[in-house]
Amino acid sequence: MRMSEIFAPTLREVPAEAEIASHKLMLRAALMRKTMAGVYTYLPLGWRSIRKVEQIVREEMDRQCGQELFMPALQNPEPWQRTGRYDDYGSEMFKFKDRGGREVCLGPTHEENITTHVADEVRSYRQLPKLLYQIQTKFRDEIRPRYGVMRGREFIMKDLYSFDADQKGLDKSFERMYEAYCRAFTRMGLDFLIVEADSGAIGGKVSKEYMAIADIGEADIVVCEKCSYGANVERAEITARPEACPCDCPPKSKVETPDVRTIEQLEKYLSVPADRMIKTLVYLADGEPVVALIRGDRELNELKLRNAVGAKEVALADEETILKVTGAPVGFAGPVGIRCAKVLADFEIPAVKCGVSGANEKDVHYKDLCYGRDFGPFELADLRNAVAGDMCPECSNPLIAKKGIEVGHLFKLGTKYSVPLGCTYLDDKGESHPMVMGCYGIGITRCVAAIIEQHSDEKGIIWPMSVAPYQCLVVVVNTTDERQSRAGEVLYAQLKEAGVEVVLDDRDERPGVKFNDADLIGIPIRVTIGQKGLDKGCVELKMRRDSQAVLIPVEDAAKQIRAIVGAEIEGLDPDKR
RNA sequence: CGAGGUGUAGCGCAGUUUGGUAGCGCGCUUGGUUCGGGACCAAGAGGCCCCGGGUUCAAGUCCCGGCACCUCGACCA
Repeated sequence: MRMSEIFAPTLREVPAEAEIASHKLMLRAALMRKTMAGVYTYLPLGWRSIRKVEQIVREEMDRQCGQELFMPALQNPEPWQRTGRYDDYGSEMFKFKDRGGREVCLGPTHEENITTHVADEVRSYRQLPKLLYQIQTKFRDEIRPRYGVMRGREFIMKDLYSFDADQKGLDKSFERMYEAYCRAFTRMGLDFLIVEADSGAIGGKVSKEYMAIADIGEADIVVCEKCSYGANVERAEITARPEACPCDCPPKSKVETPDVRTIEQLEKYLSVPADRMIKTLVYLADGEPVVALIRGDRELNELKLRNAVGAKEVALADEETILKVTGAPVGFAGPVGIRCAKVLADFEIPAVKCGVSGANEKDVHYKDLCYGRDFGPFELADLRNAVAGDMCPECSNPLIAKKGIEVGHLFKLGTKYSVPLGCTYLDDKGESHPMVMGCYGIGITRCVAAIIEQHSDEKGIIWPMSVAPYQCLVVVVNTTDERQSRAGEVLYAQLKEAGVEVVLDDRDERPGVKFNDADLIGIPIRVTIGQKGLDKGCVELKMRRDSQAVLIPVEDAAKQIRAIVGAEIEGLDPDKR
């Protein structure tokens, strides 16, 4: 490809809409353009990288005996209704009517579709396991699309579904995907961690997330540096059970706190640190009020609360409910004399010494509260998000906090879909059983953004060789110079002949323009052909990630470049490292 | 959906307070001079000022109503 011909409109200035590095660079380096909020057109350079990421994923799926197929984006709502997800997925699913007035929807994921087919076609344990996957466009009507392709409403995903006869089979399929994902992300050049996760709307029990480490990541995770434990903060189990306060505090007393409602205000007003406060939160769990007590400096985890009370949905209660339960306006709730059938306290609450909380009375708080003496006992549970410093549940080492971009997710689904959709098989005794399923996703377009987050500098992208849109860029410094121009054409032809993916910058532009575009687009190998080098019979070779160039003889250039490309790709290959 | 903000040339923005000929920088076109890190000179092209109503002699600017986009909160690959 020639730069004079390619459709790659790079931008000098940063588009106002972009916030994070990958979004800015994907626009500036002409990888994509926005069509609507969360919807993008991929331009030739961007599409080439996306296809390379896809291909790596495809190869790793195939290696684990995955079979590629292709499902429709346009879906029949009927199986969704049977699994109950037509409502559960809610407004995140694009739904509309066809001309005949029939409801149709766009697939945000494909468990229903694939399970329906497997149910129809697979009958015997002899046909299991089956690992079926596709790389396809997904649609999710996100509440707030953000960060370019990081959270889009239309995006490309690889989704694989495993069908096994039993739990043991599922465990094996899961292991295969675990391996495949490690290999795929390594080959793309991603620095990632594997963490325990919650399975959310997809369902199932065991779930692991692959997190590309990045400061702009939307997921908070905690990891152990001693063992390999890592978890999403909402999932991380907190094992510490601090000793109860010995109750040698002075008797509880009321203090006037006019208009002091928040933890921060209270900290200032009473000069009491937040870890001595008892935050009292009123929730509605499937419509029923529930009170949760956690330490003032902690974050309540709604997921843990939901699991602890066994509810399908929990949400902060409205003011009216709060008034009914506490007898006071918002901001003065406390555990003493609370009028609620269900009260849960975090495991840390009994240990709070001389606690402070609302008195269920406007403008009044209690101080010197002790669990057991002044309130409770209540049901104790793990209700808060993990933070740095919490103990590792595996090895009791203190955890550290990181941020990650979720690029992949593995789920053990069990029979959540096979039962309602009648996806069963006959075992060797002729007995019928539901298949045991797993599902495994990789956000392809999100991977591209994550790669750029991890591989870029102020000037632009620094593509890993395996996913770069092209492998080598030949820059002719001055195209009006016949000698340079000819040398460029010759090397360009030789590189193509050698099987290197090459771009020739043959534009009649100032050298600075070409070098800046080269840095922005980030092709890993840059060869500069200019007077300085040619006078010595050489061209300059510079890796995008390095600051220094080296001179190599013109006649060796193609061979050497070919070798570098091979070595770079091998360097990312888990088999070869 | 709640809170805040922005819509003016391909991109980045000024102009809106106080209504009166549509502006700047970059990019683009043509000619010339240049050519190792975003050149210079000259001449150009390019606007439903987000949309719809209203007020006014006159609206980018004021009023009403929409829409789109961005940022902050709950969801997710």
